[in-house]
Amino acid sequence: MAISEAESVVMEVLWRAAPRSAEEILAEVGPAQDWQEGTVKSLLNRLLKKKAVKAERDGRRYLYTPLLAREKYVSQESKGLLDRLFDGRVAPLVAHFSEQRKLTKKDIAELRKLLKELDDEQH
Amino acid sequence: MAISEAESVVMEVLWRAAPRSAEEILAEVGPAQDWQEGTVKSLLNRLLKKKAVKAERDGRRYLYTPLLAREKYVSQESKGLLDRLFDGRVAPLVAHFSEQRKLTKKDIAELRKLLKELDDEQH
DNA sequence: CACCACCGTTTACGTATGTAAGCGGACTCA
DNA sequence: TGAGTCCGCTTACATACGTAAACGGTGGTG
Repeated sequence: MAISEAESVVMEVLWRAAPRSAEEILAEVGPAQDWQEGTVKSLLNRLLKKKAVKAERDGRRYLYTPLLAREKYVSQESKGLLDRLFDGRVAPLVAHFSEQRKLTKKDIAELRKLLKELDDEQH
Repeated sequence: MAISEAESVVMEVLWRAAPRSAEEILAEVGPAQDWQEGTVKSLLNRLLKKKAVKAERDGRRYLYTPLLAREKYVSQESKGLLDRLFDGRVAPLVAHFSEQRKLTKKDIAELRKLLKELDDEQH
């Protein structure tokens, strides 16, 4: 089953640092999301069911650790978008942003560098 | 409200050609999705409520036309993904695909061309 | 004019999601 | 040892979504 939007917020916290307790997660995410404790706990339980995180006992509480790697999640999501909207290819997506004038100087510089590296690798 | 996955399939049909009747939409999408007629009708009604399409009478039936431009939808979806996963910037996304070896020759060639064009524009 | 076919609208229903309150067991402190 | 506290687990509830059946009006046909 897919990781939902709200669940992914919890995952992001765990990807930044793990293991973490529910309380720590709430502390990090609560202010921005305005969530109650019960909300975080529910999300953690759903993530457990989905095997996206594991829990290990630490005294009276649990510490949660991601089982799903961020890298993998990012790949799935990105591929999904690309397939749905850009015929599965990267260039049209970049072209789209370019047309929308959404490429920053920094983006352009980094893309140049990236292509150069790919070029160097070639030989 | 957001356009759902199933709804976007109907939108894609209408973006390819519009206006179209429910029947025509079903004909184009039914085989691939294995949907019944009622399903397409529900999706169209939800899209109407969301103001993503409009309907105009054509004799005893309606013809549906997108109100939401594909360009705009694509922008929203892409920006959403970028913001959620790549800190809102394009280069890291491309880098991700590069690391995953998901850039095709064609992608690379097109990216090169794109950058060159941006460069030319500059002067 | 009565009936059927066609097409949109209404209703349905199970699951997912966002958001959380309530329950119950274990640990602690008086 | 009885009461309070902390924490996970269970339950709740409204909305969204996927999927579709049932209903109802309108125009054509015999």
